[in-house]
Amino acid sequence: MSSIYEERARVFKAFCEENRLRIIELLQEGDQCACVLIAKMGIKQSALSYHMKILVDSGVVESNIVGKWTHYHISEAGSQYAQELLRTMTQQHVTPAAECSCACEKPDTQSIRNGVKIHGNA
Amino acid sequence: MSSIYEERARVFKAFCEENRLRIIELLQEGDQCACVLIAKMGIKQSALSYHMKILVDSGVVESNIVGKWTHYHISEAGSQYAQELLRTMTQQHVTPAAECSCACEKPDTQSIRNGVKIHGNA
DNA sequence: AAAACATATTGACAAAATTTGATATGAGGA
DNA sequence: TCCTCATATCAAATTTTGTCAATATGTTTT
Repeated sequence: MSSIYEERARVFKAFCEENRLRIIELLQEGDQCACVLIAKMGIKQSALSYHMKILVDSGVVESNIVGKWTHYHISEAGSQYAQELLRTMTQQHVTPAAECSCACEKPDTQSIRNGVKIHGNA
Repeated sequence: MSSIYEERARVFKAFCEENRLRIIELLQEGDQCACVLIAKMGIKQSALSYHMKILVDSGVVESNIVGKWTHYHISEAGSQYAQELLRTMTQQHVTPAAECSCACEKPDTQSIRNGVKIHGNA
């Protein structure tokens, strides 16, 4: 059993490593087979295989085996799922930006607010 | 100097670790100060500080210091930037899905195409 | 100024991710 | 069937991340 956080992390693991970002960029040009990706990336065959597994597990890339070759391409559905997930994960659940109602403020709310805006960078 | 891939990876590092996903979820409820996050997360102070640094570096979270407290909130601009980045990164640069024009197909294209669809899962 | 407090930083360690070389698997061609 | 080729998997080495305890920094309170 995997937590919801584990599942979400799996999606974004695709985008948090440089080699995988380069692979995704290559796939933007269309379907590519493993042998071409190895050549373009300049990495070992087993390393590519490792990264492709992570990419496919994320849902962002799909593979299809044609004879002895494996072809990879960006999954339209997987990409849109990731985009939607990112949107909902960063969406505020409250109006603009509620102030922190934390305990640390309670002891002496006065001094904290003394002419100092809670939000904003100044 | 950091590569474009390094910069992009930095953004999505925010979303590829479970603790950070939980922190982001907590921030969806609005501004939170570090002391509250420590309590809710059940992690050590230095661990929280470590994760918050990564989150702030990603641009997805902003911090503001109010006296001795540090407050964190989701950055509207940072989130939208991440969403936009994700969208452009997964966008096909070619019509639907071009077939691989790789060298490995060239030797004997015939046999590969023999009644087998290149794309599609069957 | 001294004490108390919140957070950041550091160094040591543990755990997870990545790379590499070797080998296994599975498919096509001889 | 045997050989060759493409990719996957494995085990070991290496690198990167994440955690913890201790300490530093900077702020408020007294």
